[in-house]
Amino acid sequence: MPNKLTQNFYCRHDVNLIARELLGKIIYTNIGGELTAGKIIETEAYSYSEKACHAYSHRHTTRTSIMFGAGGHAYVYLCYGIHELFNIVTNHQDTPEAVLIRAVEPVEGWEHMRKRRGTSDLMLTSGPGKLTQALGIDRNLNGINLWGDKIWLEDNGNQLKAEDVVQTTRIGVDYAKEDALLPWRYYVKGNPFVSKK
DNA sequence: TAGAGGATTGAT
DNA sequence: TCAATCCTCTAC
Repeated sequence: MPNKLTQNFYCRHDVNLIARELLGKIIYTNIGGELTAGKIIETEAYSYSEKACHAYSHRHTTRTSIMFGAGGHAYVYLCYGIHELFNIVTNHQDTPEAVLIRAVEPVEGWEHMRKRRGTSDLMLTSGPGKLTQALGIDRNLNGINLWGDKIWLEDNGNQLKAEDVVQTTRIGVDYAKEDALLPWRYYVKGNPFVSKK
């Protein structure tokens, strides 16, 4: 039986553990009456403790305020003026951490995804900006909880083997200097939807 | 209030 | 390799 993740899953302290455990989970969106779903196959962890994070050193701004709330909410922001990126806030209130969803594998609603992406390319969800477009996620959903009926996650019960998970450095965070070397990116080995550098 | 730059993507 | 594109943050 599908098992919707509850807020407890997201409110734990170890953002890297959550980023690792999110691999294999299914994201569902029901937006505009269109149901779509994708299996998470690539994530990155971000924490107030390192410079790549928008909320580094508890930097509290209008944009980062959602990260200061409790875990289990969506943090959606505009990147490069073009792409909406989807993060899952983790940990407890006033401890700003989040997991960036970088890639999913389509599970349901393939036609809706293709229509939203406006392409016949099969690689509809192989990057953080692509998957939000395919799943219909945009900044209107910033702050929404992840246990409602618009966006939610399910555990399909399949366990990912340790040897199928790759841990490596994050992409596009050179501005973070030495913190760019942290191995806080996780992906499913051999999955064709893993984003490329 | 101006200026710089970005957790990306796709075309050249 | 490079442009697109606009919002956020910082400094003045």
